[in-house]
Amino acid sequence: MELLSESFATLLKQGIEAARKSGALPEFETPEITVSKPSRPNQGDYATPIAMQLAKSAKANPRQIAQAIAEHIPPAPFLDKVEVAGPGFINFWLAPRWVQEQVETIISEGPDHLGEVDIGRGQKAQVEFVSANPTGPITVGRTRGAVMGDTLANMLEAAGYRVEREYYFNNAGRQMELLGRSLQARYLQLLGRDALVPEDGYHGDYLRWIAAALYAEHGDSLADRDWMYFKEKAEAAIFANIRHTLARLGVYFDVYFNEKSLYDDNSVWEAIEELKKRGYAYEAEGATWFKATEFGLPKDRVIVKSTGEPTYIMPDIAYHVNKLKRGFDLIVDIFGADHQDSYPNVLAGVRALGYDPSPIKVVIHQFVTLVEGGETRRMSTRKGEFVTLDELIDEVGADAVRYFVLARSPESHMEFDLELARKQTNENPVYYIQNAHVRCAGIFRQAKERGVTDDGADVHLLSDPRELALIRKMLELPDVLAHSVRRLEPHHIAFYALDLARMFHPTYEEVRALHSEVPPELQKARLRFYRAAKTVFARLLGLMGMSAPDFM
RNA sequence: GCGCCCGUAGCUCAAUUGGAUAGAGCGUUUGCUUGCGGAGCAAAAGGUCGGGGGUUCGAAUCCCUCCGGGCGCACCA
Repeated sequence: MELLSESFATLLKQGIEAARKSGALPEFETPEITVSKPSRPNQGDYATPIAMQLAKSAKANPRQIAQAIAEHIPPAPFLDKVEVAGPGFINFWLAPRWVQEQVETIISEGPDHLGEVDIGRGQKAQVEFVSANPTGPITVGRTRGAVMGDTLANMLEAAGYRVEREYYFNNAGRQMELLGRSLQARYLQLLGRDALVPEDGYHGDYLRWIAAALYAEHGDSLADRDWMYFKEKAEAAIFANIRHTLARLGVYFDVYFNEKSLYDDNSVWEAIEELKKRGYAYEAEGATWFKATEFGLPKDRVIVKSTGEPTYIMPDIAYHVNKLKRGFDLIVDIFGADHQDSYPNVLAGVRALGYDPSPIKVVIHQFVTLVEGGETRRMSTRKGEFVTLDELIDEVGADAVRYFVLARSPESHMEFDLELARKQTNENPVYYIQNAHVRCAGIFRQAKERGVTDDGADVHLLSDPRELALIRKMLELPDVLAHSVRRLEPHHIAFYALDLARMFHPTYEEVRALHSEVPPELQKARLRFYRAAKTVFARLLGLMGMSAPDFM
């Protein structure tokens, strides 16, 4: 498919150049040309405000500039007409014949590759997300990062990047010791011993299950094992659980990166030494500090505690240097709002070490609130409340979890409506979109029974305005992908899919393919059209990591 | 107190990052349809874009200020 906004931008560049050569326009600096979809149908299929932006530097009135450009736009197969409107907008209309023919393009690209755009040009990209330490089951708080990260990775792949999905974790340190001691206590309790879970340890039921499993397998033979043993057992069981939960959402990783390896290969200490050598670290109050203020940040940070241990920020810096050294052209970090203050320090640290942090892009998302029947459900550990992602999936299903979380811009403080997510009606956008795919599949089941096929269909027979409008909407897919990838905002595709479904269902109701009054040739053409629609819905659902059912 | 994010229709949210008359769904109201490709179709009402000021051809979007909410502000990760 064609990236239409870019095709129009190219046309405009050529138009401006031609207008200059002919003397219709003076010389001036050309800004970046933006082409967008106007909100009203009488304003064309695509439009640009470029003439207004040029008005100052070209020292002319925007309508005259627009007129001059419009007259010099070269012809193109997809272009029907050009018009100057309003204060100086240039509006474009797509050629109907070309639009009809795109049905074939869509079908030939197929549901796995449709709409691919080559923005990445084969560059290496990494998306790091979830990255929860193995101290307990994944909570709903991580849902957003999991879905956003995975979908963004899908979209980057569609945009021509070679993508790696990475999970960063730490299985060392005080929290993990507490975890080990907590499990040890649960195990000893099963033996009837008088053991207590540490006050600041982990009190969740999941450690009881793990302890019970250990007891079932080993009886009381582990009574003399130390906390390290239990830590390893807890970690293994919890990680298995986390992977299982994420797999239910269709989320998988290529690399699990252990923070500990940054100590093993000494890169944390090397980074600290390097900061000192470069004059960005100093000793004070018994600790070592990083001069974050030199990089415009509000205050300096401790990087080595008075106990001699590095703080968490140091391995984070070393980790990002490690990522840069691995040669990624684009490094995406997906963080929750609780990290919004720490990442600038990490980026400053990377810069202080002499690396260019510009490939690193940080996406911060706000938190999710679960809402049921107008009431907020608190995410406490109290019995009967949702806390884990597993429970949320049990409750509403993986597709609904993915769609609901995806259908919000990252910066919104989203509310997850459990009641709506459970509904199996068109009120629920998940079913509304999937139902579009189901209905397309249904048409082909029906066609098969009647012995009708779309072989040799002539798409030029498609003339219903609703059909043509829907095809034009389908043609936006590459632009939606490009826009989402450039801004690292996966939510646009969720809204696009819903918009498309809203156009689809009325068309499906009104524009019948297999009705007895529809001439056979037109039946073929319409079947072809519905095949294209099915392809687009399958592609969108696939990018969002959702299933594309044939039945519901 | 300081920093980051948010505030758009009754509710949940968009708005291609400074463009044309701010858009959807749900809910409400009104018709149609409910004999066949399950959960349908059409229309209407609903807005001081939190308040105020500024920047310019043009602001929901940028700047200042006030109000309200979220998250952070550790020698915890």
